Amino acid sequence: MTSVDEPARPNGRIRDAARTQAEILDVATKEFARAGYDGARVDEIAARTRTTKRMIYYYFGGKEQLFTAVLERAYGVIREAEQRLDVEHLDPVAAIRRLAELTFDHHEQHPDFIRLVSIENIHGAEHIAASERLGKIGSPALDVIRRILAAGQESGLFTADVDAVDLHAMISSFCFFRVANRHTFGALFGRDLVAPEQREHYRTMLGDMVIAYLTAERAGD
Amino acid sequence: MTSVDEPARPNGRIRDAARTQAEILDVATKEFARAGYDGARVDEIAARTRTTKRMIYYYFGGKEQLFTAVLERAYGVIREAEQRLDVEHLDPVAAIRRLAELTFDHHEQHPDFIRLVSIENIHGAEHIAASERLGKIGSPALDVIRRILAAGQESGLFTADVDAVDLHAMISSFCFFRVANRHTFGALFGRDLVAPEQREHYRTMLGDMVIAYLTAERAGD
DNA sequence: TGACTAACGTACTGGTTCGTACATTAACTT
DNA sequence: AAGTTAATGTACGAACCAGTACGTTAGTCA
Repeated sequence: MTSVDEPARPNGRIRDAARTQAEILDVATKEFARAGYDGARVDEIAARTRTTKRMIYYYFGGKEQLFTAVLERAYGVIREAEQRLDVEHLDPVAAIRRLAELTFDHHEQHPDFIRLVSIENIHGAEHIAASERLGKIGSPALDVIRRILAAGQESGLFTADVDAVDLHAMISSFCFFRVANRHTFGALFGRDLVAPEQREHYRTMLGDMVIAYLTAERAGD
Repeated sequence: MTSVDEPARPNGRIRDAARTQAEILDVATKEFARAGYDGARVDEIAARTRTTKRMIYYYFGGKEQLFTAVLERAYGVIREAEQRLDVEHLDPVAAIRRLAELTFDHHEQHPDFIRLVSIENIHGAEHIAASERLGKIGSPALDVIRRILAAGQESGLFTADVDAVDLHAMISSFCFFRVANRHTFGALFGRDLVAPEQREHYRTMLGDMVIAYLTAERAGD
């Protein structure tokens, strides 16, 4: 999330457009993730930066565009992470398991991103739709999955036709739910899905689930 | 969701506390689900009822308590549905599959409930925590799962120790994600997870996934 | 039938919050 | 060194919105 904290130049009053914008985005990300779109306060964001509210409107235009910019950067981070994916040297089963684990780790490490996605869904993904950058962002992970799946099916390890997008949805579901719904789930079932001591358990469970699905004898085939 | 639409008494001006309260809850559910907690407008809720804002404060106390009441009723509905669960006459494999399908159906049929849960999670489940009714609501479905799991394990159909809460999380994850994140997922991957023509596909996929997980030979056992 | 109370309506307020008009200064260009 | 523009700060306004003070009517019961 390209955090901004240069060692504080001698006199903090130096002008630096890029730094100011990045700092606004950092703070805005936290504020939107904390309180949702309507709950977030532009004044609060401004107060937590070294600049003023005026700058938010100067650089981003308004609250709505600021939120869009926050989303664009957040999605950019995961796309970068997906581009660093390096699992194709493994055999298909190990590769998918590793991919699931990396997805699991990424979700756990970026709860703010999860919250932003939840918030964006509450608003019907209207900001993504309005964003040119996000419209055709594509997913590097999807290509990776596609290739592993093809290899696994060719070698006979994986049973029949499983779609890459569907598998991605399956893996993401569990990772997302675990982080996004941990509060209500914890309150209702008395179990903290993100408790550190349960981490390995759920990480393994996800891998087992996905591999079991991919390698099971399907009735209809 | 116990909708209120009595055949409109002769003169609509008749006093009926229960009806007024139910109507407020109906409208509030939609408004909160539409716009989130902070995005929801008390004036808007009032305008869409046959009563006034005064009544919302008269009966519920405030916006916060109204949202809590909305959650309480929404969770009550799913608890009722879970109590009507009737799958234990089936063999364990069929019972779990049926349970997954019913969960799938219920999520699809109650998108507003899904949105409310998302919203409540954004706010750290603070309303559930503050609610006496919701604190110890329990889940009838959990008991059902527990019994099916025990039967399946005893008969050797299911491999070793799978926890009921974990299985519930696994099933819910997929159902929840599909509905809750359909907007961002659709925008980013160009696939509508809730498109009617894909419904059977995903319903089957969920069942296959859960059964595959439960019946797979686990490496470590 | 009169009194009492639960149920309801109107009109308003005080604070909040997004957004902007106006003023200013740092840095770069020539 | 002067001019130009990008970058920044201050102060304010107008709309919005949760919540309430005050007044009224319907139904109930003695």
